[in-house]
Amino acid sequence: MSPRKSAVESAATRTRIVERAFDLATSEGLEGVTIGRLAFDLGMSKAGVIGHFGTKEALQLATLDSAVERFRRRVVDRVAGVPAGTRRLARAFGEWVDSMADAEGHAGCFLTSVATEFDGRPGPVRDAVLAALSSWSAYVASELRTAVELGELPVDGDVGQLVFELNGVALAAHQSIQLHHDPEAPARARRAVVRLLGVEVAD
Amino acid sequence: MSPRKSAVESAATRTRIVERAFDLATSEGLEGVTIGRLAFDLGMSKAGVIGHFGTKEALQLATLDSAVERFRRRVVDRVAGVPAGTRRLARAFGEWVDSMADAEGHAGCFLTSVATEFDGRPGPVRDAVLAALSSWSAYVASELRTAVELGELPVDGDVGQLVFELNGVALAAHQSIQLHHDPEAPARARRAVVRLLGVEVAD
DNA sequence: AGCTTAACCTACCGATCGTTCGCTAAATGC
DNA sequence: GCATTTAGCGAACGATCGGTAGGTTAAGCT
Repeated sequence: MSPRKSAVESAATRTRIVERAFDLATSEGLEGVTIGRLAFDLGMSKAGVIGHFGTKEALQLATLDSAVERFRRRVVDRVAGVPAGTRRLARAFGEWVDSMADAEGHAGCFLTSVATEFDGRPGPVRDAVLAALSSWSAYVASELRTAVELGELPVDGDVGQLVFELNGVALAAHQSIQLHHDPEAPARARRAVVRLLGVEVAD
Repeated sequence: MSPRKSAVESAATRTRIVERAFDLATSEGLEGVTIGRLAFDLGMSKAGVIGHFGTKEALQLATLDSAVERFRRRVVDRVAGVPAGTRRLARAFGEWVDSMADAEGHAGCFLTSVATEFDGRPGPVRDAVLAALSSWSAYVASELRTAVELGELPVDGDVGQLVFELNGVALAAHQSIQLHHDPEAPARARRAVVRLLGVEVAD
């Protein structure tokens, strides 16, 4: 039925698997993604699927990597041209929240969901999630310090506290969108970010 | 090995099952709770466990009910004596965050975790989670309106926006505690609530 | 052309999943 | 005291889990 594939097509198959796993995990959770389900959806055998990764955990880590990469491209890269500090940060959170509301490609939702799913299960997946979130927090903190240097934020402010509260806004947006399907969530999140950073956002 | 039980002891067994399921679900997720695991931990047979509920979904709903009841007792009931408005609300969020940080009985964490776990899976469990969170949001909104009437909050404020942001603070606390094990999380959450409600909390 | 590599298949493994069955025996109702 | 109810057990069910073995076939190198 299916002819053998060349090396480059093999990489394409691997990508297809990871992308399907990403979509499935967004609704079913990363642990809920099943080799058999992936195989069925992609029209291939379980062995063909798992052969690309070796173990399910490796597949989960690959899916996570893909999600982190998606997030980077969708959020961080998009605001690289915006002036550093509060403006860049406000735009970044705006992009993040927008990506959650999009039907496809809600990497923010994905990472947030997986973070909650694995927060109580030690192991490589949890470690990878932690690393990704820490990297994001470091990015936010870095921009905040730049904002302080630029005089956009008071020097006596607590950067860690702001990171905490900004993260809370994103989490609230995630829950409002995923659970309540509240169409006002992005606007609410934007308003909260504006209040925290003291900047108006011109999208 | 195990003698037969009377009707009241049967109810006690049911409670034991639900409590164990609650503990397991807090770390493994509600879907990750297994009849076999419950049976093993409680020293009984799988049939004996499932016999009290009929289906796993019914067990999940019972566990959820138990968690909601726990939350009510731990948070809402405890602040019933506090003057209504911002003071009661600040104390309520303080209790919630404290309950997350406690080793035992983190119902806040439980409901938050399950909300994320089932936000993409339609069904009775999702519906029950939604009802519980909606009930909590209604409580918060009600206290906020009382605060406006008392003159503690400006009349032109957006109650829905405040509910959104307060919820975000709790979610941030949950993630900081569960994932980062950050001991500063409760203090950060308290500070954020104070800033949102404009009240000092005297615990 | 010949050889190696590897992508993918079918078929199967042991384990575990939720659930059902028939049974025993204690508690309860009359 | 006798009949009914029911909590819980042991055993088994079909399905599915992640993973493996071995074979087939195409791609790529020499």
